[in-house]
Amino acid sequence: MKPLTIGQLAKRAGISVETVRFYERKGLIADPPRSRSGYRQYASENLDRVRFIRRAKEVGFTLKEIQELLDLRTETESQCRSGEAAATRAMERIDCQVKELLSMRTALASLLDACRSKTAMGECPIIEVLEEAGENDGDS
Amino acid sequence: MKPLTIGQLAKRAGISVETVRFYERKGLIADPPRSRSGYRQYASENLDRVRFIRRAKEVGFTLKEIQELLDLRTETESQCRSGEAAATRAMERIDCQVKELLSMRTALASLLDACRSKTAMGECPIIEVLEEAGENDGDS
DNA sequence: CTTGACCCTGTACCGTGGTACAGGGTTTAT
DNA sequence: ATAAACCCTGTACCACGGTACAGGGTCAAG
Repeated sequence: MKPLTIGQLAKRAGISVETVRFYERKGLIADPPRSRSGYRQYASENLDRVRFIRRAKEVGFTLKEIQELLDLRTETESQCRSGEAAATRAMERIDCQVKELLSMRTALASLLDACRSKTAMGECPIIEVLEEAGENDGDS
Repeated sequence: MKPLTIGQLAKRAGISVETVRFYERKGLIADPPRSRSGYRQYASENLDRVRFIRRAKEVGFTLKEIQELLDLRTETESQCRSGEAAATRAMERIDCQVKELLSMRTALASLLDACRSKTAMGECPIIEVLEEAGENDGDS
């Protein structure tokens, strides 16, 4: 139960020392007590909190959303609806990004297809297509 | 055939004046000739080039990759293989991002599922799961 | 008692793709 | 001739999530 140094905390949580201090600056973790010499002293709650952050990040929450989730943790009342709302937002964001990426993917696939099925020598179809696609764009 | 001002170019290409200057700074478009009073004077090649950039961006190329594609355009030799390689890289990047997002999505979906199917009062399952998932992480 | 590994603060910087002034000069239309 | 609408340069700033010093102090081992 002896307190952890920042290096030990970082290692056990799987992030870097710099990142721990970054989270502290951002208010995601509280300023811990210090030793006489000014070293940060972390208890296991802090470790839990940092791991919470890491896992939430892996699942796709932004730091802002994680901040909200952490705030909810202490409120104890109707957290579920708010947590659900945050998760729903995160999922919508992800769906939106996926959709965009997939439409890019489709466009790229057809470029590659043109490239591979070309027999005649000449310009690269990829470049040609990007050059010539609908000139009618930002016109007034 | 009279030269376009930066504002006209931007409008016809569908981007902002600031962005045109930004592309110039980044070397994506050349410094154009100037009028006696210092105004940029663009010919239609420049318009083509800016549209090329815009379309390539829509398809998911980064500005760096677009730079490469633009360089290829003038090389005239074996561009196709390089263009194909760039497109392939872009597609791999996209696939990788999609894969990551989908795995986040899956994780989020199961959190939401837990949240909705809970009957007993208690902590929010979302928060609980993030708190307790595999404590064995960055340990040495 | 010194060396190396750790810790501290503060600040600047990275990449990505721009946006937003400030503080001017010019062109166009009325 | 004057005002709106445009152009110029240069610089700073935005979000995002950190990373990288510089220039110190501290602690444990040998």
